[in-house]
Amino acid sequence: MRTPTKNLPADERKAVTVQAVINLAAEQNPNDITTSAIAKYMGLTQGALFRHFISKEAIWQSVMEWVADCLLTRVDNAAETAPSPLAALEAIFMTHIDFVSHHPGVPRMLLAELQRAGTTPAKEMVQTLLKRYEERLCSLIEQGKSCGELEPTVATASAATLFIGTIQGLVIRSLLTENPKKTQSDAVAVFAVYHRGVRSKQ
Amino acid sequence: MRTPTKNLPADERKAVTVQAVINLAAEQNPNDITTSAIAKYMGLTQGALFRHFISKEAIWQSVMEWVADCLLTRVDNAAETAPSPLAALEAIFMTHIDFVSHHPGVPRMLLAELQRAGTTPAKEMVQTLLKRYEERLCSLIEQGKSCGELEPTVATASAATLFIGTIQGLVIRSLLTENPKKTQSDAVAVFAVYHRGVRSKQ
DNA sequence: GAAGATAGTAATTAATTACTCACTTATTAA
DNA sequence: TTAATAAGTGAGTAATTAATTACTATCTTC
Repeated sequence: MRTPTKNLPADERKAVTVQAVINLAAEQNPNDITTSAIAKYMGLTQGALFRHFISKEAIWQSVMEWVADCLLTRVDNAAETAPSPLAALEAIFMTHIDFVSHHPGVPRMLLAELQRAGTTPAKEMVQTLLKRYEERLCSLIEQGKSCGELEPTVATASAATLFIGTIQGLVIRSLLTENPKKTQSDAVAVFAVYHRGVRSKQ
Repeated sequence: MRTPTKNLPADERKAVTVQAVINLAAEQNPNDITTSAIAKYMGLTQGALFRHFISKEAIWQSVMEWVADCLLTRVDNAAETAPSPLAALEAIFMTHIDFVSHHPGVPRMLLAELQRAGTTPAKEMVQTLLKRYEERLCSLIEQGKSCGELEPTVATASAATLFIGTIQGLVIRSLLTENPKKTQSDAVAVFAVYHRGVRSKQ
């Protein structure tokens, strides 16, 4: 539909497919995205998809790989350019919100995947993503404690959980409002409260 | 399966059905719960369900009504018995975590419903629930500010969003770990950080 | 420009699913 | 006891969906 280009090389077709799924997920329940819908969105027949992916599950796995790569790269970039651990946390927070604001389908895909029973390759990918994300957060929080920016009595793991939860809360809210601008201004105010919760007393 | 009782009066059959769905949702993707699975769980044939519910959507709506009633009642009870606004917030937090720990299917149903495209009766029910929940929180936060327990410069709406987000974060985490005990001990520590974020300086 | 490889088509298939309905069984009230 | 109402059965249906496959079109490279 959106990209009428045909006869794409396999790599590009895979990449286009991943984006198609994410775009579709922005507007409908990820569980209801059919292979026909994906193909139609790309201007292909349904069968063509299975030239590039062995199964629907394989498509989902590719989507999650893209999300994990993309998000962790952004997180690392944001952390690197920040002048202090606390500034890094804020930068990560904002870049995360920015990312999901521009790709509303992403959190929807993640949530849908986490709801799956048992373990799928895609779900394992999400779990790995969350684990790595948390590791980075914990590391920054420890650094912040060391340099006196963060309150040392605050439990590191809890602060990390709250950080992620704070984002989740904003995401869930955006599932309802579907207003990216509003979500981003909310984000600033909500992070301020989180900030108060973890910073050292001065 | 679990409740072999047959020929239940309509009201009871409806109530049992709602619980069946919530129990099933604890162990599988709510989107994948079929009417056959529900009937099998209750020891009925699939067709029997449609004696009591006009459609599957009507079942989901009933589930959400039960959840909304149950949760808001608990929230109100928790708030009433607490000696102060801040204590009320903590009591609500804990009763909420307790509730979803005992009914792991509930947050899964809620999340699944929020992901739906467009508006369904069940989704509207969830939105109403969240709105009412938030109203109660905002009211308590304002009261807390008035009595000097909470920091007056903290934005009320943001504090409420963070409160709900904090719970969401714990819930998402429990989707992965599936360990109710762990979730509840996490909850105490995470609330402590939230607490620091909103309380007045003393 | 021909040959081989790659990408896409279109029709089909088997499985699943929500829902229907004619009929049977159980419960209740007169 | 009997009649009427309510609850449940079980076989069926139409629609949807992921995956398969024989065939065709397009691109690349020697």
